[in-house]
Amino acid sequence: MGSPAPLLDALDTAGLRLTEARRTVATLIADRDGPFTAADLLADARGRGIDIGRATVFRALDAFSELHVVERLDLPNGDHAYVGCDPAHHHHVVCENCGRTTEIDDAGIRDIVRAIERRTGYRVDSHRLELFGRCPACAAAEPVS
Amino acid sequence: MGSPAPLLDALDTAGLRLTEARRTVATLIADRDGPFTAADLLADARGRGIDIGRATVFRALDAFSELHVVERLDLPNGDHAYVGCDPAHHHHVVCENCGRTTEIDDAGIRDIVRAIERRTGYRVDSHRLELFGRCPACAAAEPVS
DNA sequence: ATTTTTGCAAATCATTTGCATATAT
DNA sequence: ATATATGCAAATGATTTGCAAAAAT
Repeated sequence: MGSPAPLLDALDTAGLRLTEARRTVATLIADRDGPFTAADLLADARGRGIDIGRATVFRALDAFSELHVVERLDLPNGDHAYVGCDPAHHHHVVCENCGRTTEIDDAGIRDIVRAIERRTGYRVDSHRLELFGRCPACAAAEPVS
Repeated sequence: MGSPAPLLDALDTAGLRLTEARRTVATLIADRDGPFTAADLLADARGRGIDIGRATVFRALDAFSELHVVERLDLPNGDHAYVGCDPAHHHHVVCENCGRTTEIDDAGIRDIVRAIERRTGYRVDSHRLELFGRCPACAAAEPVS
């Protein structure tokens, strides 16, 4: 349902070629909602009768990741997944029940990172914050805690 | 150099058996400093002339992870690694140069998580924060940024 | 005694690679 | 034209599995 345009724009801006395969992957990603795996996209493609190479999907995912329009998540169970995302936002809350994903803004993390640098003496170049739980709908559906 | 005792205690407390293999893995972990992979431990073992099965190492690592005395990290390059850690602490700063690891306390993350819950409506059950950069020594060794 | 763990080797799974061909610029 | 990207099939590499034997309770 989403639009693949931001993904394609990112490619264009980066000087990468707008190939048919990449358009396809961008569309598949845009049509996804929660986190997905490379295998999911492959399956989606086949489901639509589109023929695309496995390696190509991985390569496209890599490209999009580097452009920060897709992020690679590590789920608590150890699985890897990707999510399409706004290049400015880098953190997500993932619903462990339905897979829904919501981007979160900096929310004060920047300050925390600074505090940690001060406290540990490390220079922090990058960080990764992932939150897992229940989205509002799923939380409501299972009253107890 | 570290002591395997906390690891073994955790097993004991959890009612898991204190086997020779698990003692070995605990010792190998205690003797490690930065993050390590399962393959590292295997190599360490062989280097000491200890014979232990690959699967056993993975199983021990799983057990320790579940007991929160070892944490599984996902490095920025996509690799997986483990680190021994205090069960109360769940975040690390990792030096991307020398591999050194430092545990960090809650540092206000709890508040941020709460703020995010309020803002998104999600109920957050768990989170993962990983920071990457340079430890003091490595940062000093490479003046530029 | 009984249950849990081990160790092996084979199986699985995701991801990557080499290379010739096709495509975007 | 020329550099880049694709697709395949094979290679890789980490992690898991089944199952009988071994060890811990």
